[in-house]
Amino acid sequence: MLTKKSQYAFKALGYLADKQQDGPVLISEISKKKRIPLKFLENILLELRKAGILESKKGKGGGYFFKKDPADVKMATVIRLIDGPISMLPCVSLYFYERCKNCDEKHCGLHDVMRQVRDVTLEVLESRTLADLKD
Amino acid sequence: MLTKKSQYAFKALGYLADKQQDGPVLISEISKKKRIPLKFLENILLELRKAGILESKKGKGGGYFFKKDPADVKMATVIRLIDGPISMLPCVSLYFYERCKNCDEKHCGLHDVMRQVRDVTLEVLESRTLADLKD
DNA sequence: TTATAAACCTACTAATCGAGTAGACTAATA
DNA sequence: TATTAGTCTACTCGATTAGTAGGTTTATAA
Repeated sequence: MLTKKSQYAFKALGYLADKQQDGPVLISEISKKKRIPLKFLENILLELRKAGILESKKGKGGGYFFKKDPADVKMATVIRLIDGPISMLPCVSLYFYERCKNCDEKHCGLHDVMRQVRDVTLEVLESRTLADLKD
Repeated sequence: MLTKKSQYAFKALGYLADKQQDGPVLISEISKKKRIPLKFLENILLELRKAGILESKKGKGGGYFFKKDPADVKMATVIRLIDGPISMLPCVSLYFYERCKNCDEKHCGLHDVMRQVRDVTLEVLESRTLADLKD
C-alpha cells in the first residue's frame, strides 16, 4: 500500500499539473481544495522541491509550481522518493537492493516470482507520468 | 514490501512443499533449516493451518504438512492472508476495498494507473502457486 | 523601510504496526 | 503416565506513520 503521504503527494501534484499555466499556487489553496492537512502538505511539497520536481517562490504572489514538465516525471520516481521501494522484496529492488540472507538468489522460486512482479509493475509505473494525473 | 512474516511463510511453505512425501515436519526443523525464529514460526504456521492450507498433528511423530495441494494455492492467497492487501490503494483493492474520500473514482488518474498496476501484479501472483517455490 | 505574505525548517507527539517472546495448555503416542 | 509436539493468549519493544507546533527566512509592495 502507498502511504497517505504519497497519496497526498499525487493529489497535490495533480492539482499543480492542472494549474500549471496559472503561476505559483499557494500551499493553503492546495490544502483546502484537496483536503490535505496544511502542515503535512508543507513537508511533502518541500521534499518534492528538494528533489527538483517542483519549484517555489516566497512572499506575496509566491507559491509552488512545476520545475520539470509533469510529462517528464514518472510515477515510479515519486513513489520511490516519498515511500521508498516499489518491489515486494529487497533482493529484487533496483533502487533499494539488499542481498537476502539464507537464500540463494540463483535458484529461489520466490525471488523469481517477485522479480517478475517488479518488472510488470515498473512497466506501468515508469511509463505513466504526472501528466496522467490531470483531468 | 512484503513483511518478514509473509517472507517466512513462503520459506516455510517452500520447505514443506519439498518434504511433502515425508509426512509431518517439525516446526523446530523448519525453524532451524530456514532460520526462522521458532515462536514466530509457530504463529505463522498456525495461521496457515486455520486458513486450511496446512494441516498438523500433535504428539510424537507429529508436525506440519500440506492439507491442500501446493499447486492449488496461489501466491496471492498467502500474501492476502498474512499481509493483507496487494493493491497500492484501498480504492482499487478487490479483497480489501475501501471507497476513497474526496476523489471521484470515475475520473481519477491515480485510480486508473493503480488499477492497472493491480491487474498486472495479480496476473503474476494468481498464476503462480506454492509449487513454484520447490527447488 | 517596514509591514505583510508566504515558504522554510526543526523538532515534537501520539497511535499503530512489525517482529518477536513468554509461558501455560492440550492432545497424541509409547 | 511420561514425553513429545502443537495451541493459544498475551505481552514487549522499537520503528514507522501521520500528523502538529512554532519560530525563521525571504520576497513584495505600500
